[in-house]
Amino acid sequence: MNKPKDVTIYDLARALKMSPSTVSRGLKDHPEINKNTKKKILQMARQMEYRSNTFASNLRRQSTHTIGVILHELHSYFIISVLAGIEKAASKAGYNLIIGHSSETAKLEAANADNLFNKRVDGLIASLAYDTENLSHFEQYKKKQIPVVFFDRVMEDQEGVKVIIDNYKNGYDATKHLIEQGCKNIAHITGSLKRNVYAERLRGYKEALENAGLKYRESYVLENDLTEEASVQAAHQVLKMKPLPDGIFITKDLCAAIVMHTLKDLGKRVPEDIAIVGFNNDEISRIVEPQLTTVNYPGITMGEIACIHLINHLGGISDINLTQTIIIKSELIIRGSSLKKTDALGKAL
Amino acid sequence: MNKPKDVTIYDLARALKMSPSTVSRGLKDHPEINKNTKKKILQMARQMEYRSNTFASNLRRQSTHTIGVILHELHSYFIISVLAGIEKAASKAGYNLIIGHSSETAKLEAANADNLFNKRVDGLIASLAYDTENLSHFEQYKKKQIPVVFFDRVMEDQEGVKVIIDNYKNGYDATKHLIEQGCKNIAHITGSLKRNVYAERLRGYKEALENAGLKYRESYVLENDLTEEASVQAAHQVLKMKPLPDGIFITKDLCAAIVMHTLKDLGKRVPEDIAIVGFNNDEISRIVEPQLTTVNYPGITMGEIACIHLINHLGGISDINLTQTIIIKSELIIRGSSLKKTDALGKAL
DNA sequence: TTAAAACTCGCAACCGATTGCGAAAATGTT
DNA sequence: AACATTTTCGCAATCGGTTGCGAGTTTTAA
Repeated sequence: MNKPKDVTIYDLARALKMSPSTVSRGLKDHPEINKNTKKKILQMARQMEYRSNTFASNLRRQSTHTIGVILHELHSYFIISVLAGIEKAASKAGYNLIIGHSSETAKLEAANADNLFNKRVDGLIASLAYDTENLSHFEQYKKKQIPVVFFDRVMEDQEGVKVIIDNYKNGYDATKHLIEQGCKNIAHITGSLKRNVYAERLRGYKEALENAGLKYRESYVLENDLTEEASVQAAHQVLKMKPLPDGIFITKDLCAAIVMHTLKDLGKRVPEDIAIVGFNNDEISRIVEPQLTTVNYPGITMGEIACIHLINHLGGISDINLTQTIIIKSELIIRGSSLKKTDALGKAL
Repeated sequence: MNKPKDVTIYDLARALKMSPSTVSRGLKDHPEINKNTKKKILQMARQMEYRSNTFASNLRRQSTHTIGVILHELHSYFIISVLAGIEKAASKAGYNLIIGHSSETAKLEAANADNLFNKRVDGLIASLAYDTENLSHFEQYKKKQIPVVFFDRVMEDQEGVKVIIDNYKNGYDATKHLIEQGCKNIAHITGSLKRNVYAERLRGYKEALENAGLKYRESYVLENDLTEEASVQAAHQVLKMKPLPDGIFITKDLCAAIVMHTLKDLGKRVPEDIAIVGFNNDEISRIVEPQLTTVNYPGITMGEIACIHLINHLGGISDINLTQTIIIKSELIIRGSSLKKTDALGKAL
């Protein structure tokens, strides 16, 4: 209960017979302090097991050197990669992170936004939840001029920096690939079309169909929440579609894996009867049989770039209002689940 | 750049013509303040958009009301569930969380421990990394009497509270189940035997074999880092074992899924030729074909219990030195990957 | 040798909330 | 009406670093 008291710069100052200000400057490598004095200070600090009190420092500096991160979920490989990228850039610049996740609900997202705001983060990096419809919980940040960078799940019409992939192009490419494999009736399973990522992919899907002279059917598009249950159900719905699809573009690997699994259970062959393309290049895409054709997101890069931009702005290097949207490269990875035309090699690259 | 200045209790005091101390007490429902005054204070606080400055408060109170969490990874369903449990218990008690993850390396684990220590967390919840060999980075906590609770990956011989599952029993049950399915040559693929969880499961595996009169062969036990690459390699190694195993107990679902996949690629049937039991009940166990028999860990419960114990101790309710080890219930879930003896139903429960 | 420039370092005032103690005000008791 | 209690609230010190400014010291230039 009676915790040993902490060593402060005053203790160091007393031990060194110097003033606290000199100690403070010495500890942070201030240019106005003599190298020898610095050395003495650092040594004594080590010896006395000094640790800086962040609160006193934050209080005085009115800045926390901390970046808040709000993620829409934690189960995806992609998101964890983004997080890794953010961490990399943040720790390199000496920033700390506080992570919150919304479990895909707008309510928790708002709670996290409030919480991080009260913790006085210097900036925020966020990806929107599944059902977020307005950004009012981010208003307080704007008011206090705390920069916010959105990534992946963004609101198109909102101002501020956004780091995204070209979802339109990916949707287009995925669909085009299926068409090239000979598919004539391509279904599409996707998440909430209120989210930019899904809406854009749908647009790509449509356009690819049209460009190939194929009819776009609304009944071929299933919008659900991409959970395990919804995926099983979606597979059953696909089988009821007329004409029966010979290809499906699904915007999440987990969902694609489950659909594929369910279709196989119900007697369909993948890719022979129905070809499948997923999205995200999650671990699971490499484990299912056949392996999933999917779209690879460079999560780490995305996280790094988002974080670096934020930090640059905090440091006054770049104005966050100038660069509006940053698009990260992404690509289609072709694997067995979509390859109807197996050539001599038997397998795709 | 010129951020609007924050409202402080001094501003409130001036506006209300009261003293800052009264405002401070009023805001936190101190009993010595008149109800009417409290009402006025709260109303003015809302009106002026006051938000408490955590740093000033922490600095003064010498306590952060924050719990640090160190996780060994973030990719597993189990870990995310534990985190959810911790969050639930923490937010209920008004505690905040700071999360760090070690990516399974002792080095990052130590860095996180230092970082959280410097952030002055009131307590710590941790699960050890793959290669952590000593707990010296937690020494500082003990010195300052900051309570630490370990879960899942713990060090058996260390003092302090530990929340774990009965790994011995699970290893025993998994192996016994394979034996009951008629397996005579059961291999075992597992992680670092320095980690309690893997060592205990191995002990269970051994004992189950012995109790069934089966020989324990060291050559049947593969110890690796359970990554994707190691898993593929392990599958090949299994096929070289003599006599060829007819069952494998694998301590991680992802690894089990990959091994199964690889074995099937190489012409083996699962479970007919080789039955497989995994561990963790990760999402993937339900998606692969056949579905994986696995051990279910109640992650949420584990997180909640760990957190509640820590908070109780912080509140002085329970002494953390009394209750040493808490064992959470876990269970074997039988699915297709191990069912050699399919009965009339064709499928297991 | 002397003046100017460059280094070093200390003083003291913050940052914003908390809290022990004492005083004033309100209420209760004979 | 005079005094004892209880309520209610303010004073002022405190938590531990940070930083503008000025003073003292040393080095460089003339």
